[in-house]
Amino acid sequence: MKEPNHLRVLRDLIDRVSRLSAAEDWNGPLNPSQFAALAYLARANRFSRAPSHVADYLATTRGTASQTLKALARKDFIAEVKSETDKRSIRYDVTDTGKSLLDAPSGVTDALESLPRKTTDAFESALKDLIREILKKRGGRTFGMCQTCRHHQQSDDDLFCSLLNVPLSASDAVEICHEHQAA
Amino acid sequence: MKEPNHLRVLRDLIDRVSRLSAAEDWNGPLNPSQFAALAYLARANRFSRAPSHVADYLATTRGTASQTLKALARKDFIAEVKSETDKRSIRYDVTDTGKSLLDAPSGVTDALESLPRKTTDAFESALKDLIREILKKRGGRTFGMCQTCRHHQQSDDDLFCSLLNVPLSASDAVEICHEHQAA
DNA sequence: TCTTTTAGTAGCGACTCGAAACTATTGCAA
DNA sequence: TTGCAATAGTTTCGAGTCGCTACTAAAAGA
Repeated sequence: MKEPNHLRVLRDLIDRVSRLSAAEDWNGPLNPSQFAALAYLARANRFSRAPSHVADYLATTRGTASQTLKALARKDFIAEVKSETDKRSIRYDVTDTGKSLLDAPSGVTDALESLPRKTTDAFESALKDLIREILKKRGGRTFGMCQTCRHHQQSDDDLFCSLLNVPLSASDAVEICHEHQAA
Repeated sequence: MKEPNHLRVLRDLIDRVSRLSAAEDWNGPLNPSQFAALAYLARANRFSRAPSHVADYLATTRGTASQTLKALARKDFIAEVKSETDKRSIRYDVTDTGKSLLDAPSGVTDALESLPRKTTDAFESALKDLIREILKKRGGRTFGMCQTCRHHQQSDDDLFCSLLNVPLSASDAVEICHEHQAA
């Protein structure tokens, strides 16, 4: 008997937080799924904003992600951009209207704000550790920033991705990338 | 401009963990909602296992909770117990079959297991802090254990709840109570 | 006693989600 | 080069969740 109690309680707490969060007033016209997709797109770099990437990040299917993104596009919170190199693929950019939704405080961020910085820092690092472990076990992608990626190269002031063979802007490099692999 | 970035990232991480968790193989025949309800019932004392308590804990409505519980009862993971004192109310007890489902390891507990105890402890305390803040803002109940409740009284070896005016067993006192109020 | 409140349920509609089928495009290989 | 397989995205369908409203029964209060 391995004393699973502590871990079970922890799992329940995680679940409860997400339920409380979902029960909060939604951010205006968005439901939790749409909000999560929008928040991801806002933090993802230009190589990582296709439906399949969203599906991968949110641990859902391409079909479901497609529906969610279409709904967001219909409301003009994101804009569809067709790829020129690969005519199958599509990228979604967050519009200014979409960005403004993300700025609005939510019940969760309000609550987080009243916690000491020490707690939120520990919280963040624990969450990242847990996510890494889960992804390791299910073989998912890590979705990190270029800075910590093994394909990231820097010479002088020029940034470069050796996997996609493209130069990166400074803003590219601090966004989430689908191809990320820890160094 | 208050630097909301840190908190937004944190909110996204919380959301992502719960999505990854929901995408894991469900625990056998249960979907996430049913599993959450079952897990709550297993940790709640006998005064806190009614549909309305479940609804309150999971931040949903009585109607939705009622459906979820009926589904669990249909599969014999919980058993309905009618109250004798109040003929309107019902209590659900977790059956042995139900308990065995909770013992099965999940993707999340597996991942948690490979984290150091220090991390999981910090995690747990951060989650509790956050939940307390959210509940404070929305005026919800805290659902704590009798040990930390202002209505809990102890004389010699006898435990007593001064709100419900009933004696408590040792196991009652370490379970979650709907009436909990911090001392 | 009459009214109000509370506990639980049922039915409805909106919506999410996953699975599977489908189209279009690309890549690979004989 | 031609043909097959893999990939990107979408669509459709069915199961299920969820909130809302209306409802019944029981309890509480005036």
